[in-house]
Amino acid sequence: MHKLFGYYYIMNTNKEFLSGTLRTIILALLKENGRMYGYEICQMTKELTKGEVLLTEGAIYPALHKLEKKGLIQSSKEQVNGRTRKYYAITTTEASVVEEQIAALLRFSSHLNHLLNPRGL
Amino acid sequence: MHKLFGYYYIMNTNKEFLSGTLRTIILALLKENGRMYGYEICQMTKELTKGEVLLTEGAIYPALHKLEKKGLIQSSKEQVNGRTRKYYAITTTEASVVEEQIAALLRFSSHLNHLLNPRGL
DNA sequence: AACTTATGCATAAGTTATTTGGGTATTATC
DNA sequence: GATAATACCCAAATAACTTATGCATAAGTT
Repeated sequence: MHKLFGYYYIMNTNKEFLSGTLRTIILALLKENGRMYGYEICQMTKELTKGEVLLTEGAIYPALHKLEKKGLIQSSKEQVNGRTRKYYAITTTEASVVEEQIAALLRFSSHLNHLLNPRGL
Repeated sequence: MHKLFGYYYIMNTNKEFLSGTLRTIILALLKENGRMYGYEICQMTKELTKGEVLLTEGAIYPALHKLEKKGLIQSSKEQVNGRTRKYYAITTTEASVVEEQIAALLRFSSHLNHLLNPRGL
């Protein structure tokens, strides 16, 4: 039956796992820190994971654009030290949506732990 | 600068997060249970996660085929109650590869928790 | 001065893992 | 006899990435 219904390389140590979680990581960092720009999100993720989770620029910027298009975050450009920074923050009216999204990924992560490590070693 | 470097439908509550983790979940379940068939993996995942992580058949079977092609698992067909079951088990010589894969996803999951929930609430 | 590294944004082609929607077949339940 | 459950499979379309670019400024090095 069926349906019922020279360059630098920014390599990702956890490449294949990151898929699908990137946007929620962005939202969580923005929620925690209030206001961040793309490059900063990459750096902070790298630091917080001791270099084990590395976001690529080719992934982060399109992801930010998509989140903004969806209305979950809002951007504002700023000149800092002669360079342009595009800061993002969570749209206040969407805060609850964002929180639910983060909570859902935490639940998923919990299930993952249970599936991978059933005896909780 | 730059990079250096009438059928049923099995819907997934955690759709977007599952991406990239499916194959490792399969390996973990096989490691834990020794020998399983595709449908069984779907059911067990559903039970272990209280219906919150639901694998689709369209995803699980191609994933199993891919893992077998890679040599990480091996299959054997059996007739049970007039129906064909295709059992899979981890290739003994690849057990260490599988374990490292599982360990890597557990590390990633740990980083995820830290990123999403920095204060460990 | 010239070069490299770091900071910062962006886009596009190609790859890959999914979803979505089919298809087939047997057994059990109503 | 219809529906639900068990069991496998495939293919088109989509989505999320990687990889590879491009542009621009500032700071540090040689």
